[in-house]
Amino acid sequence: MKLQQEITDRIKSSHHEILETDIKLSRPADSSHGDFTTNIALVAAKKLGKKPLDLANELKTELEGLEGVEKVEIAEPGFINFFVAKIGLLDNLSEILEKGEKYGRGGTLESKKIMLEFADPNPFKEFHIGHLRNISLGESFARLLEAQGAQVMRVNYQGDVGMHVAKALWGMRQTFDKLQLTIDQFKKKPLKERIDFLGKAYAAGAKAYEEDDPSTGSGAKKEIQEINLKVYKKDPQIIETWEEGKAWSLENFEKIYKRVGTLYERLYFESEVAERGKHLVLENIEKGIFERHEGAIVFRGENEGLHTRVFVTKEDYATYEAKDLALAGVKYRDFPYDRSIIITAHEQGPYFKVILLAMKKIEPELAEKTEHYSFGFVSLKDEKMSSRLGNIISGEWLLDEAKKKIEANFKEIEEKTAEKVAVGAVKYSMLKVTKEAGIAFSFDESISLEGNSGPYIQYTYARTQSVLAKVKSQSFDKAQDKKSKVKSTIQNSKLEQEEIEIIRMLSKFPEVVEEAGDKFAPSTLCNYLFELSQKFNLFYQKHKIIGGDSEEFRLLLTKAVGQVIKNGLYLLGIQSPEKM
RNA sequence: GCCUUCGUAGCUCAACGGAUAGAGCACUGGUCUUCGGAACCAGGAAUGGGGGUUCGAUUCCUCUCGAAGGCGCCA
Repeated sequence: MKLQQEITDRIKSSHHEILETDIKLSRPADSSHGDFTTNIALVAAKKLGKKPLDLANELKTELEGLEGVEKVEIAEPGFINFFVAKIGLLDNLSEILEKGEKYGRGGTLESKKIMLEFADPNPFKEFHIGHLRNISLGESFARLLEAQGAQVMRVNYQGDVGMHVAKALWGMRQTFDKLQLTIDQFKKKPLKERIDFLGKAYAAGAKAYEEDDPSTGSGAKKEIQEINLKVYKKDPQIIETWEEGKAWSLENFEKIYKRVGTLYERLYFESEVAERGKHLVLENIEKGIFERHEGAIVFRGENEGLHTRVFVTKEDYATYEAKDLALAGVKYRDFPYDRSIIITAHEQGPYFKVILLAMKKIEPELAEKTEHYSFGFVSLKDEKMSSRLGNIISGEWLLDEAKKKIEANFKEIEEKTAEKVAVGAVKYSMLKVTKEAGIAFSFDESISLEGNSGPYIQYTYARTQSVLAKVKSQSFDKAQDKKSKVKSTIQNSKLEQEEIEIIRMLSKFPEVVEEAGDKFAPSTLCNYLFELSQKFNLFYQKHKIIGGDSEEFRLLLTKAVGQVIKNGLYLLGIQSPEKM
């Protein structure tokens, strides 16, 4: 980092004309192009009326003799490449070993308070693989932000009122009537059965609602709408069933959160912000922010390039939009944040644009702090996933199947480890692609145990630990206690190409972490860890660690690789088993 | 119809406007008297199509074809 600063400073001081131009120093993909590279000569050549190569050569003479730089090279058509001296690389290695689990953590978000809302499964509906992607992304993002020094409050906002709930309640009642059962009798059934029941009830309600023709049909639509209003009014006729169903769902969700390693500080519910949302809208009609139209209260987003949305229905209850508006204030009261981030699927993108525009007019200081990030849809490769059709893939099913696959392939594996690997495999599959991309999910292809997968990286970690364990209690352990010893061991080693590649890779880690946090891109970190693992495995294949002149150095290198993989996996929300 | 996003190898995905477009899976062939074979090595195969901007375009602009999502009483 320091070196990079020095290089840009030198360029600036030698050529004041290019001060205006942004000097970018980047990491070349190919290590034959050095440790750092800049295209400044290409960018600035025209402005200075020079040929790129000539300018590059001019700059090169200015840049000679920088401490820590072994050589500076010019490459066609005008790149300037910097090669860090061996001593610099080795300093990186001792830094990693010294910092340990703190390596990769920085302070650009020091003392910032960040509210992070993610997952948002709805009670009465299933926690499906889309939610699994959301919670994987959210947890990783939370950890990446924390690594930069932020204080993150993880929250979850759940739709416990609204039409989907009414549909489920309608379906539940049908079943109770048919089976002559009461809710009390149902309570005693195992959680899984109750959850399945809720899923089916919702599907039945949704189907009846959709297929009902108001003039000739069953009247289901009207019934469901009535149930919806009763829920808002906490009608005693429906409230017990509602409370039970909600509690079952939450119990189920809690199990999943625990399994994937997310601990929420606060669960928000739509029912607690509905009233406030409605008032917020009503208060702002006079100011002209909302208007009445055909009995409903709408916001005219179309006046500013967006689209119009209904905030309060003609039945006089708050829609999702009004509730979301109210939620911002409630969140701020609970945790006065610097930033408030909401993570949802892409389909909510246009919706949030409208909400944020409305919020900007009502509570501009909150709107300014609010950011919405979205990710691509998780669909099934071969068929369409739909809760109405009842063919959605539940998050828990996926975790269970992954675990079964692991236990079948590796018979002697411990149950606890299988669980860690299963969660790692599933999460990694959700994190390794850019969040923008949709995932066409297929169990066999997506939940991979080899190649670019969570288990491959976990395996590499276990491998490093296994090697280190072999030499425990020998000279290596004692050597670690003496920093000077480490340093001299490192500096006196001659380096193989594979070792240099690994050290270069290791020294990039803090930058990768920072970038992944800034851009909300855990996939960048996934790719990094995969590449690091590949490099280590190649090294492992070609060179013997234990025995030979380089033993101590190679053990230190192995230890550093293990440390970085562990730190990286942690930031993805994935555990690193010592053995597997 | 209008708006947004996306089209890269047989499949699933990478690539701050940068150097020879990278991986994984699948397929073919190879590595093991070695510390963990969930490993390693080698091989074939791709930027939907047409224009434009740029020293340089998968990336930016434009047209076209195709896909997904959104568009006043769902969340």
